[in-house]
Amino acid sequence: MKLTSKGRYAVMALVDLARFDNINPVSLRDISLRQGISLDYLEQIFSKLKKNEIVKSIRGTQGGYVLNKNPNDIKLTNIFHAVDEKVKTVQCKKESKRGCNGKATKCITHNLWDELEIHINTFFDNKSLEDLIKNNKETRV
Amino acid sequence: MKLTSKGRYAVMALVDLARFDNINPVSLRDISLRQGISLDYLEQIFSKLKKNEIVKSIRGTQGGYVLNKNPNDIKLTNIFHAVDEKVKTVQCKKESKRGCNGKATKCITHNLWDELEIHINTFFDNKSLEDLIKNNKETRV
DNA sequence: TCAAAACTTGACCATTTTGGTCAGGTATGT
DNA sequence: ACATACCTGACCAAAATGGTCAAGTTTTGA
Repeated sequence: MKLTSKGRYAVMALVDLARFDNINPVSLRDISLRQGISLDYLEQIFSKLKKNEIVKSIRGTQGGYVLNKNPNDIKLTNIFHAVDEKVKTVQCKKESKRGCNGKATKCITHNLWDELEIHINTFFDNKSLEDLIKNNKETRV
Repeated sequence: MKLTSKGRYAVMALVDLARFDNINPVSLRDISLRQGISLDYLEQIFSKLKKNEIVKSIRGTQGGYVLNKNPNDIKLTNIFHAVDEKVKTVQCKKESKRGCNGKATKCITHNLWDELEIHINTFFDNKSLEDLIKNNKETRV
């Protein structure tokens, strides 16, 4: 059970972005240098963030990326969803409340995995980019 | 972020085992049939569960596996730990509170990942095999 | 006693996912 | 026109996943 680096990088990059956002567009090159993430890889990630309307792009010299929403309205859920970082505990479909592994009954631990998924997603739903920026400012000293 | 089938199977098998345990040792063959898990794979899993003293083995005809502890003392944490299903959110070492990616400072989202790990592990620490058996009995009707 | 049931061990392997790189673009400000 | 920065998609190596296969050893019941 681990977080992929795509999800982790996306959050790191957005926190970085949010800190400089209000002045100018932030170029991926800068984020790449500051966070130590490959520029090529960042481009893949931001392409998805853009499709999901989390950021806007500004082309040309002095261009870069800008947040497309209030940091308070960007939850971890949104970010992870954008880069296909999803929480998966079961293979059996949720909808089919019966018949998990081709069997007639629900698998005996089905409820458990559902609970777990909800538990994790709750965390993601409640945490916003705003929270992270605040927290970061405090810790920076 | 997903649960591996090794962890899932381990829990499923143990719940199954716990339900028949008090009468006789339960053979992997039976569990395999009931839960639809490959016998060979189950053997790998139970070998680890045994090393971690979660189950005991009884060889020979009519042999099988038996719980080695009270179901209430077997937490999900123990099971997952036994089969190497660990929660991993960061690569940077926890101990090195500074210098995450070869940088001088902690990575800006370090605290977040720590929080997340704790959040998930809390769930695992609190859930025991006993809870799952109860839950299962209730749902069976 | 001997065969069958069941545990034991470890090598092996195909497929998928991960975590990127590389090579080209295209748009735009100066 | 040129540098900067976004944009797109192909490609790839390595690791993890989810097993299978083979060859035992131990114990019991007939």
